[in-house]
Amino acid sequence: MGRAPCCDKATVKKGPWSPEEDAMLKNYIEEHGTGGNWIALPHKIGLKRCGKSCRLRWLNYLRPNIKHGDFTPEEDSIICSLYISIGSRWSIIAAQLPGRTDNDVKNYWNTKLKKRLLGRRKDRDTQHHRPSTAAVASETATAENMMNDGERALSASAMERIQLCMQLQELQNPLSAAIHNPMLWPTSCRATQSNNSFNSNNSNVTVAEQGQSSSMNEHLNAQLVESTAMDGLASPSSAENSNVINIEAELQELIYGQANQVRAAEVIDGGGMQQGDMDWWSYDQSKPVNCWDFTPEPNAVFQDYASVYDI
DNA sequence: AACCGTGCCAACCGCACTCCT
DNA sequence: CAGGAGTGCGGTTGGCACGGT
Repeated sequence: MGRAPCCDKATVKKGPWSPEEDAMLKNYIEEHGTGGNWIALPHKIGLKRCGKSCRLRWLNYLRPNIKHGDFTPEEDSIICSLYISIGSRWSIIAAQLPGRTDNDVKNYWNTKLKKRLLGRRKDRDTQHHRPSTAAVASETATAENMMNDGERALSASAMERIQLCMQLQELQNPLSAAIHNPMLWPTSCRATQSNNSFNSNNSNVTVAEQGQSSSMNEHLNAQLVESTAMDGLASPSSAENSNVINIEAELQELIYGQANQVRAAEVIDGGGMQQGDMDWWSYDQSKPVNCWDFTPEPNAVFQDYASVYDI
């Protein structure tokens, strides 16, 4: 037995909003507010619209300070970074982009960013230009045996590795794994965390939660090692670091067309943070644009995210 | 000029969650 | 505690615009 519909679908109007409807809704909300009840709102105004439709129209279009139009490179970076960290939680991602709505971000990802990613991957594969690391080469060689020419190697692509990471996150804990596991953060955040200690800045994180996250990290990393080993990747001894770092480097190349394997190799070999860690999403290596730097606090993004979920 | 394919985005749908009684 | 009502969210769809043939 399904739940009752929120409104009478036979009487409500659907489809695009007219300027008159927009004006009625905007004027009423600006004057009276939503009243905490979207279902009743259209009846009060005299709109033949579903309450949910009114809410959506207000949030996505009529609300003040809504920003439409092209996304900036900084916004691109934030979207990509957060997508890697937390997946398709568009409302959370949009919350980090002032004036942007979840619908906007979602559409932008689906129509532009994702294609840019896959497009570059395809272009690069067509040119037989492959990452130089042995791990990725080994991985793609395995995958290519199973793929046709057009879609080849996608199972081994950064996209799917991201998916793997996210699936593992969700297995463990859909929210806190991404927050507490620095392995899943952009390197710039890991650098920030190492300096500022994300957990220590967040008084809401309990000792029990920290302990949980620690064991969770071990379990998650173990699964990463196991999964990468099954997938024919590099040896487990380096998988924990190199896997994530390679994803980052590959994504940068995929999105912006700038290979960064040298830096990844340096980090792997050196085993520590390098200067390049701070700009893995930047457009121009000579003019780094760190996606986390434009916020007043470098880790404010995750603090905001944590606060939303009362972590 | 007409048709077709593609991209884009606003809006819808339905599920899951929260709140309230 | 249970159940209903309202809300939030992410996935999907419909339709318009535009470019190519």
